[in-house]
Amino acid sequence: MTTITDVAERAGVSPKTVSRVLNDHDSVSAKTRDRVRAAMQDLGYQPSAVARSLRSQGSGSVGVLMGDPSGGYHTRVHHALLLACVETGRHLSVDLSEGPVPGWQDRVRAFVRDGGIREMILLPPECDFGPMKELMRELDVRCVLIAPTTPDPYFPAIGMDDRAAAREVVEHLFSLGHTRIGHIAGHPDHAASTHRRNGFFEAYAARGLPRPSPELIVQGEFTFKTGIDAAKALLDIDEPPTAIFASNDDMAAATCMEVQRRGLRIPDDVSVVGFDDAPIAGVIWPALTTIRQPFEQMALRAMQAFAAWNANEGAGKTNTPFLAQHSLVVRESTGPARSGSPPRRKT
Amino acid sequence: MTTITDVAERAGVSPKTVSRVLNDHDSVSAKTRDRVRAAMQDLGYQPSAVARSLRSQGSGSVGVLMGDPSGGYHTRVHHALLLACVETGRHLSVDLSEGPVPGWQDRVRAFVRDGGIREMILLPPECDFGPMKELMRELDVRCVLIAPTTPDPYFPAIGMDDRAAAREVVEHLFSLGHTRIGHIAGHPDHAASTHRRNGFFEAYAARGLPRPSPELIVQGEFTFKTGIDAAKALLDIDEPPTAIFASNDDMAAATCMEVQRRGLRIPDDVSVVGFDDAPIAGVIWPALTTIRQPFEQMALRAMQAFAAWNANEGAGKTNTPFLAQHSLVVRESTGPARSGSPPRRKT
DNA sequence: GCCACGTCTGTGATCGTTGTCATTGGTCCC
DNA sequence: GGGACCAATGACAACGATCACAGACGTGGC
Repeated sequence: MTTITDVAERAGVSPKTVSRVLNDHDSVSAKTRDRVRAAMQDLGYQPSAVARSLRSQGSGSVGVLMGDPSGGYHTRVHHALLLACVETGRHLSVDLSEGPVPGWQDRVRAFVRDGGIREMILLPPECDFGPMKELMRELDVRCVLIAPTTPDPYFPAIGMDDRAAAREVVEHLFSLGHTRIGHIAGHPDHAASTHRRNGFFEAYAARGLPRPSPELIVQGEFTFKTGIDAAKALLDIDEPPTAIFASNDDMAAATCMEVQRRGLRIPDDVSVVGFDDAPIAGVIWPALTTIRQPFEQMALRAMQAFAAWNANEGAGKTNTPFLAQHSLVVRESTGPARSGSPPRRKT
Repeated sequence: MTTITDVAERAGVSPKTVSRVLNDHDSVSAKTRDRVRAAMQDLGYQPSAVARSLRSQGSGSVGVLMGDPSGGYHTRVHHALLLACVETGRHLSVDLSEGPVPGWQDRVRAFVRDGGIREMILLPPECDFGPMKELMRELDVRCVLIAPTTPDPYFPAIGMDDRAAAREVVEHLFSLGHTRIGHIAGHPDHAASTHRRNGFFEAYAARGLPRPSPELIVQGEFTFKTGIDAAKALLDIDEPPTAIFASNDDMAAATCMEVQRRGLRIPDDVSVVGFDDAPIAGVIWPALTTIRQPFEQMALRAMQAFAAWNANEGAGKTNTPFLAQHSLVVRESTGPARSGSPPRRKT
């Protein structure tokens, strides 16, 4: 393994000068700099991150606490973070977060200490867990919150505009001639559920239409199972909707299943829209129209927030979260509204 | 931050002695050991992993290369690895593997160097990628291969007995009275597909039954979409099977969807079995009977392999892979065979 | 010609831990 | 009683980088 000393010898300078070149420090003459660069090139030198961490506290790798990965959400954020880390030359350290079990603080402390973590991504639900954020401040770890329920005075937040996205979904359905639209709301504990439901209502208001009747709004919990139940409820009402907007893709997929189980066709009889663009969305039949969550952009933005933080201490944070740009992905599960309610064929 | 020197002063010994206590080294008198332990306790001392890595090359954290996470497989292994790491007091470092793109070697090198990685988990498909394994040997990184297609002479492998599991599935269906069983095979590039198909045949042979007719074996590719097509093919043959065994849960879920779309009931008309116990299995309706992959056990075993390796140099490897214990999870998608073929109701 | 000053570079200590070797003090045996 | 030997411990350097400070050199002003 070639060290900074090897490079120094080869370039005929002191290790310190090499270090200066490495860190783009002031006052190294152009000639020396080039000579050092050439030496590094020749030897294929790469600085040791470990030694660097020891001296300057902090390894330059980003931490993430991953909880239950059963919903696709975490997985996708994780993947986006990996991509962003590659792009910005960092590394990702992952630890398990099992919620506030006894001793969680020690585990997090060890994670931060051992990994040399000075930058951390907090996902839901950790990003809304007060004691966690306190601990992070105590450890002097910089955090970026992904999709928190409430903004934080100390840490910047990154999210998406759930309300606007939901509005777009409904607009899309309006434009296809749908007027009777059902909505399957998400888990009531998630702020996103509320935002999406509000966006649903806002779209009606924006067109000057009356607020849809309560029977068209059914509570779900983001799971496939609750999606089935919600879809049943919507299809069983007297005048069933011609389109159903589920608050996430799992529930939308469940809706498709229930709709087809009744012998109805998508999108001819009922249009279905999801939210998230989860893997399942592109893979079921028919492929789901849905909102693509801008995970890549969010992850990249998080890295930028860290970089900005480093550039000018503490200037990275604003109280208004950064909203990444979503997009409506129109696939095969939405189509023109049929005239009249879909046929009812109970099972 | 309390250092080893602080502890040494407090205990009235030299840092080196504290180090000896830390590493359970020989020849420290019981009295001194206790005194040092007490001092560590009092000061809440935790050794610095970074300094340790610098001195002794290698951070004690385990690396994983994650590729495309769209199949649930990687996510679940990842989670299991996290759990196993918690249990064995390690940390997990993750990096993206994008296949053999230009420069992949440098990235892996950087990952290993910066993370102080001396132990690595290789998942499919990396675990069968020769150049990757060569690079690992060159970097002197110890690997454990998860579910490789072919064993490796240098690195131990951990997997599950796909063939036996498939046999158990078919036995289960036999015991419910099914004799005409369809099989949806997995992606032909995956060794697991072959093993599962062979297990399917073996179960017939074990009962002395004739090999099922070729029309009952349909090729899929592990995706939902191919599952739909395969299910269609099976349900469209003249005498449709009363049970369908899909090579993974996504295809099984797709099968359920197609079956129900045709107005047939599960398990009354058709039984469906999957493989993997993916999240979707417990969540769709009816819940899938499936094989639970023993991810937790595999991950734990991987850590044990590393530990054994450290204990006695090079003794950890055997050429026969360790097969973790799977289990058949019987849920609601399988039931007694109906007499005669299920009704055909085409769409 | 001398001193002050700015630019560039090197020396030595430092981060927290562990390996090498030397030291201490005691026990055993002849 | 003296040397051989062992167990227990400490002094010191090292891992690879960075930081504070000091030094070298050239330049300009008086």
